[in-house]
Amino acid sequence: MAKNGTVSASVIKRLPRYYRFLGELMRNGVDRISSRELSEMMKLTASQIRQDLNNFGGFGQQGYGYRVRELHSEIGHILGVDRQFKTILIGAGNLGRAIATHINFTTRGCRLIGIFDREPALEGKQVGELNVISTKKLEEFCAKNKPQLAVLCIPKANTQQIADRLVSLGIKAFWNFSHYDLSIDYDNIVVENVHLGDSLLTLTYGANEVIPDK
Amino acid sequence: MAKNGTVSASVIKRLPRYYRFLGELMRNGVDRISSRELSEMMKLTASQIRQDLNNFGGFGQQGYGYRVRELHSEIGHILGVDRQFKTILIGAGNLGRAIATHINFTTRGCRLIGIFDREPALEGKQVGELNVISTKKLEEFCAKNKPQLAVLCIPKANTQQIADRLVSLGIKAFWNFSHYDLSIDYDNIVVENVHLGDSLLTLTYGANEVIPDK
DNA sequence: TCTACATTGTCAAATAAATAACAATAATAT
DNA sequence: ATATTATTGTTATTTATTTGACAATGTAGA
Repeated sequence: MAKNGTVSASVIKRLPRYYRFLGELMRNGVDRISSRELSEMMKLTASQIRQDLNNFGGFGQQGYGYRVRELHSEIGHILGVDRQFKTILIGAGNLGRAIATHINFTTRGCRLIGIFDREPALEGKQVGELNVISTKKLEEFCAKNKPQLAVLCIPKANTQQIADRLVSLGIKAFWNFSHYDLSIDYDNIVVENVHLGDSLLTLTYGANEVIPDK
Repeated sequence: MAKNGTVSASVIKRLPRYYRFLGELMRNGVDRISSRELSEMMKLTASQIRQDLNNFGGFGQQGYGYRVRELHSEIGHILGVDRQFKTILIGAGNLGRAIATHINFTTRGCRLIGIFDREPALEGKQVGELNVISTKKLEEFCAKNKPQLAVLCIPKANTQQIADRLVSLGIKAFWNFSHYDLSIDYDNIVVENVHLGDSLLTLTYGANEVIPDK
């Protein structure tokens, strides 16, 4: 779909936000929008919006703007929301259970089909609409259900090991919440590291700047 | 501490990661490290590391490298980990409870001193070492305890309203997990938006690239 | 139908970020 | 002591990203 083949990461990181704002506009019954209007809502420049979108094709019309519904759908397609990747979650602790129940996977191109934990006490426990399965059964489960994406909510010590095991079981994409920089040396595997601790520290830096030390 | 006064956001975003790697080295008993060695561990260039650090001062020694313990401590100080900002969390749902129990606030310059929810059924319920308080008591609590930082784990519809209210109660920094782009029009207030949904969509984009559509 | 206007897509310019290069300098070995 | 090596801090260069400008083009009103 992209004109040349590679679109810079800076652009990709902005796509979900465009998608979100367009969805909101759609729900509010807005039919069309210009790059200028959208730029004011999103607090960025109209030029950037037009240039970002034109990485993927000319979705607008001169003198008119963009059709909200159409643009939303195009960006959704670019992001892959219609793929419904089969997804498993490893680690049913506090964070894992919260992610499983709090995130709407379906609207983001993913379908959560299994939750795993190595702790026997958690086995069978219900989390959302699923029941926790022992990590011992990962091989069996993956052979049967062929999940493609894994969410990691496990302690850092186990992360690389579990990730390597999951790669061998066919997982191609990782959403990693563990306190560890997952690096995958295989090709064609993608990783999105979410470092909540780093995010908090960034805020602490900001707070340290604006709040005078007494 | 910064040489001129403003350090670019790109640099700031990398500081927590430096801090994390240096902490790990320290715990492993490593005394000194060169920018080249660190760059290999962190998968970035030695040049970038030196340039990043020199925004804040010359922490290294020519022909020797950096003293791990000293550099860790310097970066920690820059980030503000020794400030211990008083922090409250709003929204004791799945995500709020997970954040409260899963994140080590103390090691990141924050001290969680209150958890709030508007739902009467949750009032008094224990989360970690704290008990949930009704949001009706926010004014009283803030007047007494003077929190400076707030974590928002609430539905998007309420976010702007609660944030405005908290600003009027003296909150200076927000860690926002709600599905809403919090924008604060007051000066000297900092916001760190964590959009887990956007993060997942970014991964979906990556997965869509590497996993062939059947 | 014609005219005035709005707005895109794209090219050019400006700004920001990352990388490379290297002189200065301290550590270490001889 | 002296020479050699390692490594920083910093300046220069390159690359990437953002912003600005404007011709091309379609819309909408008279």
